[in-house]
Amino acid sequence: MINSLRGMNDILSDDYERFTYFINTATTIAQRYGFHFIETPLLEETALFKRGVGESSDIVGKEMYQFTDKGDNDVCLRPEGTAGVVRAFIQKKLDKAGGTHRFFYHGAMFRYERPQKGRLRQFHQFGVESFGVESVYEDASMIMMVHDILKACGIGHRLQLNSLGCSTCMSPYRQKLINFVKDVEDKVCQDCARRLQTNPIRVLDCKNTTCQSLYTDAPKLINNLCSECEDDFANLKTILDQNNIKYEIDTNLVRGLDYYSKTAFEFVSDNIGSQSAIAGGGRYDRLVEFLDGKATPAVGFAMGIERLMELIVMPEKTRTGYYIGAMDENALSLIVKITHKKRSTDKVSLDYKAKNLQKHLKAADKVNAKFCAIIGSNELKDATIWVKDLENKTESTIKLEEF
RNA sequence: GUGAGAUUAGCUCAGUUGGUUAGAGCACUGGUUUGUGGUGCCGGGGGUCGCGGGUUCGAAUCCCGUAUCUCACCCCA
Repeated sequence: MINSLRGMNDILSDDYERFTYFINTATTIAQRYGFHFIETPLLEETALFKRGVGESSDIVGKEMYQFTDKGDNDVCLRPEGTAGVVRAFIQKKLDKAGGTHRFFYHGAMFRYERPQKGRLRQFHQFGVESFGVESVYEDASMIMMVHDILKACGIGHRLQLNSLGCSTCMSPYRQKLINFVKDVEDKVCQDCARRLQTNPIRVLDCKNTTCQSLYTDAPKLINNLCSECEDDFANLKTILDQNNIKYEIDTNLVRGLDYYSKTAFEFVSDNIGSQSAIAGGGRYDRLVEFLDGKATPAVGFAMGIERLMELIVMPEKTRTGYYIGAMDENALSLIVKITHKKRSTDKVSLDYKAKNLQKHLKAADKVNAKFCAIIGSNELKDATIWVKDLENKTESTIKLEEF
């Protein structure tokens, strides 16, 4: 027997219902915010992610499905969605066109990780990207959208917020931090020693408890923002307060993708185990330029659909459509014909065998039909059909042409 | 990538110190109450016990390997 590859799941039945329910809900809300759907390829040039997401990130550094195709191109399955959307944005010359462009997408992402609950090798994200808006109101609007989507799905959560600063405040801060960590360099973990060379900011994110205690007094980026970033962050908090969106400031929140600047946020759930991040995003004003486009401010987020599926509160199922059956073999060809006609407007389940009424009612109940319509020998004689409303328990026999 | 624990019917799980034809509930399916369901009664099908080796007269049970899942680390959605 051939099984699916490790960390790659099939989505069907109840899971599929949850999956599509989430996508439909999120799509509706994204459209209300003025976003348009974009589909980008699953396969892209490796350079896109190396340059876009950053080689120092784990995602690009060690988790990509990378290979050489038959045309000798260095390609990989996308590990995240933003880089591809930005590539498309630049390729369609929307950076030069100016104005604002807002997109949402959903689809499979691939990361070669060790699977566990809430962590798959092929997983699905729903994400949005907004280009051309510098205002922090757009950042707030992103957070509100995530908030709305989670609320619509009945998902409880906590919002963690930080500001990563811009290039103006970042480089002096980076130096400050490096100096601080250098003083304790011999005590930090191996990862941190490496991070000091590659991406010093990430040491703040270290889960090692000794490292954390060493960094208690480390300079915080949030206290070293330039005046513009400081104002933006203050404004963001005010906007969220005014809209009753609760948040926690997490000064150690550093997004795993290198392209983020200024606003960074993460929505977490306490109910799905250690893989607790259900949505994450922030501003990435420099990415378009990194990928050879015209400098364009941008902000976005992504949500992990599989993780959300565990938390979604599905609406109660209601009875819909018809179940049609025959109690007389001579009525079989007739019910096939009626079913075909009825299916132009309604969902219809059909039983191909003649059975007694009890069997049909049971079957109709099982497929959750609202109406059970039956033709037996009596109905066949009079050209009528017996219809029972399974919800209200009312029944009547009507003429076939009125059905 | 590191550590630990699981894997028996479609699902959830029993299986007693290794010992005859491996069980239950639910699900599926058939009959029945002679045309009224979601909550009757009686029956039936379905498992080479994850896979591959080994120990043994004999392995679901003990040992080794392997795959997958789960949990934690790590990382992140």
